[in-house]
Amino acid sequence: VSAAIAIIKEEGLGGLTTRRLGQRLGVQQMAFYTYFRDKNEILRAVGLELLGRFEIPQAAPSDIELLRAVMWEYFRLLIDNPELLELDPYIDELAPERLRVLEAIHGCLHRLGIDKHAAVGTASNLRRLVFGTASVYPARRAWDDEADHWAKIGRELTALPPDVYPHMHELGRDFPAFTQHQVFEFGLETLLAGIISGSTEHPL
Amino acid sequence: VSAAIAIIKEEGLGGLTTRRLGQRLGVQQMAFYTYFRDKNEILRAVGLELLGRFEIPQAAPSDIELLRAVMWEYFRLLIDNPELLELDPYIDELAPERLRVLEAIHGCLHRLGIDKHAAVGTASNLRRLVFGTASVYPARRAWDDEADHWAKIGRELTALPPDVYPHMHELGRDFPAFTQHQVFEFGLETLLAGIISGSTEHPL
DNA sequence: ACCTGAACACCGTTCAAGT
DNA sequence: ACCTGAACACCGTTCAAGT
Repeated sequence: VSAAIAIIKEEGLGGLTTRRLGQRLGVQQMAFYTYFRDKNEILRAVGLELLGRFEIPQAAPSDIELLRAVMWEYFRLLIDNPELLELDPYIDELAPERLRVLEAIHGCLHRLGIDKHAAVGTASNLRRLVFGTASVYPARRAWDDEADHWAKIGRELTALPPDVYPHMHELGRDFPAFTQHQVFEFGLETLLAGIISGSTEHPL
Repeated sequence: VSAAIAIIKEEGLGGLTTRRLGQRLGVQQMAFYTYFRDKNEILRAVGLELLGRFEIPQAAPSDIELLRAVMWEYFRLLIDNPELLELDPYIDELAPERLRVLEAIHGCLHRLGIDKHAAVGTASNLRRLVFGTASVYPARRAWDDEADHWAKIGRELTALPPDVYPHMHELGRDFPAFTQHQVFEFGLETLLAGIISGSTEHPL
């Protein structure tokens, strides 16, 4: 599994093949079929290992700050291990590696006085926001690295025909810069604020 | 492209191969290389076609309801065409098929009096929530279909050892049922409520 | 049990050859 | 230009054979 992870880190998930893995371990590709039924089982084992590395924050000044810290760690885990996005479906819903995280999240929500209905809804959407953010992150990585990327996007938007895209054209002027962390912070804080304000079914 | 989509609908994205596509069109696989540089260009064309099918709602009683309708349509598009999740990265950031959607969203936000900074943050996170929800949806599909699925999950949670997972164990009793649409509604409304309440940087 | 070697049915892509 | 056929370098997996 650690050899598989090493390959994934070097060449991505697509670079992980049984032949490549055997080559790394000085063995023929067929040797793995003694330990894993098929390649999917290898992928599941890798997914479990990566999710198991989630270091759940144990203490914080308040439950809302603890919940915030947990979600930031989840975000970081998926950014650092983007393969986990694709491997997550292989992981059982009740696997300990997953339950640990859910236990921490629902612990915070319970102590915050959130009822079960709102807790399930909130936990589900916090996860979806993290997954959605992580899934678009690879394409946005450059936005953080290149200092003038946002200015460039702004110029491209301003260059759009104002009669077809009036709002996108206008948006390009003084296009507000965001790091990907700031975007996530914006969404996370909005969802967390929804908890506190006591929204359940229809916040509006 | 329509033949490619037909194959994807029948057998998923993995079933789309140049040989399979050629077979369907009565032609050899190499024929495509006259029109597309490689398979990625076929995938991009498919992605553009699917995103282009986004029927953007044009009218609603209010701008917030129009925005809500647009996001629901986006959600539906991704649920009905889960391939789009994987194809989206192939689509250019400034492709007309994408700009149409952004123009509609930012139009609503502008008319709602949201400043540019909050508008970009909100639009980004609405998209991330839709993508995150759609990406976990395939694994959750059964939850909507099987009437007793939530009860079963509840029983499995209650069966967990209370000393290890106290909150998950407790959560299993009277486990609140959600359809996937209700989960999305919960998250969408929380983000929309964040707009109205005027949260920008730190809603908390 | 653990590992190998050959083979099979697939891929995307290159290349030379046709019309 | 448009399309073909053969070939290449890859896949995951099966199967029979070894220790």
